[in-house]
Amino acid sequence: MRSKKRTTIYDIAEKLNLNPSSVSRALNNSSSVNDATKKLILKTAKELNYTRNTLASNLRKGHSKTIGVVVPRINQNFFSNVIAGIEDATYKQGYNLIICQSNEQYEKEVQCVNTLINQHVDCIVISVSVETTAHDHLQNVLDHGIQLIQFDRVVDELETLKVTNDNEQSSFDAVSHMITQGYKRIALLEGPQKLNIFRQRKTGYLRALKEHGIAPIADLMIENAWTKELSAAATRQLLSLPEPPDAIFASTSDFSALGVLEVATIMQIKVPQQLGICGYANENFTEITSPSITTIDQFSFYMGKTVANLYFQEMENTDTVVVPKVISIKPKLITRASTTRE
Amino acid sequence: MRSKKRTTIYDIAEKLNLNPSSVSRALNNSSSVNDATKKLILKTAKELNYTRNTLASNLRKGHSKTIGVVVPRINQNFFSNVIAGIEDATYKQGYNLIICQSNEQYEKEVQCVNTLINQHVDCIVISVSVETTAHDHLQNVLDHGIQLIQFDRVVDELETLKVTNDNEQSSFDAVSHMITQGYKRIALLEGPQKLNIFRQRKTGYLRALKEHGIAPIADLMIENAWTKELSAAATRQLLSLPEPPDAIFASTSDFSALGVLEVATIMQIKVPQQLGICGYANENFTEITSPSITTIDQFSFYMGKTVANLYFQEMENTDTVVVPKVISIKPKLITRASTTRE
DNA sequence: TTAAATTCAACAATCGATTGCATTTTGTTG
DNA sequence: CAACAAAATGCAATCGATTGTTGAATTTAA
Repeated sequence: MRSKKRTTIYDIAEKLNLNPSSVSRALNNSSSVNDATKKLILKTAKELNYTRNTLASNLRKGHSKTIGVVVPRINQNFFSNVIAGIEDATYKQGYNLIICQSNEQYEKEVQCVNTLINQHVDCIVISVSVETTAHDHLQNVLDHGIQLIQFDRVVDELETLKVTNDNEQSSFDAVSHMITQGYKRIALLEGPQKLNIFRQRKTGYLRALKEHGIAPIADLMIENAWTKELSAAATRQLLSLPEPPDAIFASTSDFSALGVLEVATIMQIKVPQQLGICGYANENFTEITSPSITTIDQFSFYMGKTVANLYFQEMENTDTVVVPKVISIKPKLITRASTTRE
Repeated sequence: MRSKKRTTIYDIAEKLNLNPSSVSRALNNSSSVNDATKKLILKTAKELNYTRNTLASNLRKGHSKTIGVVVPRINQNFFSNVIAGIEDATYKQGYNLIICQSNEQYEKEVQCVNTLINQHVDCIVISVSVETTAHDHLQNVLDHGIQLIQFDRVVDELETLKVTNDNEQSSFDAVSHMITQGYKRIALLEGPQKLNIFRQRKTGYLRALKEHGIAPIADLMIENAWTKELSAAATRQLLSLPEPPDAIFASTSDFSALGVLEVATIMQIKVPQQLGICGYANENFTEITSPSITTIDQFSFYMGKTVANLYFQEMENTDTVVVPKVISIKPKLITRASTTRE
């Protein structure tokens, strides 16, 4: 299918024997064009089925009214909620969203970012991939004078606007809660420690143990258990220990927690009596497993809105100096059956 | 933060004492520019941190290499998977995606579509909202010579490219399966009949009953039970009937099926012995409820890829005549514990 | 009635990249 | 070394909308 020629302001101008500039002004509701002509132009525009060519307009105006978003995976609950939140806020301001997914690959992330730079987006919002350690590509965004906002998984070294969860605190809360419930040997399933969020969660875990006078045990901390399968394997390993844990904090995700639960069920270990389980992210299934799983809500939709609003707020700020601003959202522990023993 | 001036081909041309056209050609790897100069230009471009202004380029070229996607909700499993699929396929072709959500509202859907038309996207991919009955806004897309692809929830009257699920067949399969399992009084939870997908699912249900010589009973078909809550209410109503159903097909979604399961659990009705339950969409939680829920997989990611590839294929087609093409994907029944009685 | 002030529309440059055509440079051949 | 072909570069128009400036027409004030 070949697209037909679209009507432009020149077409309208020609038809009405006017200058394109007047048409443009009328369309932008400028006060320096006569009301009668304005009405006529608007009417003709409608007749000719005119729509503004945003490409041309943006080129002239020097901005694109577009925000680029890079996430590891679009179809992951947390991220799709954040995106929904961003969309909700930006839409009202007439902004568009270009969405890319890095698929957790550094190479693709770099490509995505570069494409967005080419597109001359006004702002790039990113949550980095697991593989990302270098950050030249992000520096590059800054070098192009494009606003950069990091969220959730952020590169600490880079001074940009950031919206994060207070992972350490929520992790601390979760572990403290488990201790209060009488669990004594709490294991930790860790995510890749490259990512700051997983480091923070570990810190929170350790702090909680320390504050309750419990010595951390190396054998109870398993690295890189960040998928359901890896967690299931880790759980088997943990439960076959001479002194197995009486609780497992799957700090990486609810999917991990699910893996733990499944193994426990198979091994006929009673949850929460013999084993407490806590996940992370408040996926909707955590409510309906049996037993339901204690987890942590990250307020993802709200997080998206916060990101967008941070941008708009920063926009209005005419100062040339960018003050790196970090907004930390405190996640909420949701206690459910999997850690509740009376 | 104010964005600094970005380097353009003019900057490069000036620095090298060349004409911008040569720079452009070099950057596009044209064969009509000397290899030495080309190398020099590329080197300088890198030095000056140049990136092409896609706005200008697209304006000149007359297309945007952008596809607009409008879905009811981004953060719904099915849709976010479709989007992921589209992204996966379009990315490889250097296309960008602009994502909008209609929030199931007709008004917002119209707005979204108009914004995308303004943006001069090359193609609009849409799954309409529940509220959508009129389709002037979609006709408008066509009138602007923009490719339009509908998926899943499509407006039948409009002759466009379409990628759909064979809802009738999958529904037929599901109900047939339940009949085979010995269920005799199968209730149907319907979605809003405005939407063709829900009408098709009802047709499939009726056809299955008919082919097995079962007369449909009006009391067992509940309209508009398309959320978890509405389905729970409908289930209570159904189960308090003098002759209650022995199975419920929640044709709208797995969330509906979940509502059914919860009510059954509360009422201490045994699933699948006393009541069979079948959902729709293969949400990840259906696997882990107890009992696990029989459902229908829609191959959402694959559907997204199909949509994108359909566009690219159509692109190459130079014919001016658009043959309305419909690709129907056959969903797959996934039988689980909730309908399996030996 | 005339000078001053408004109002409204036209003109032309601009945003940055692309591209058909013209011109210059380089290379080849007799 | 002239003559011509080929290669490389320059020129200028174009995509469509925006906007500062200029000038004509109209209105208001004096």
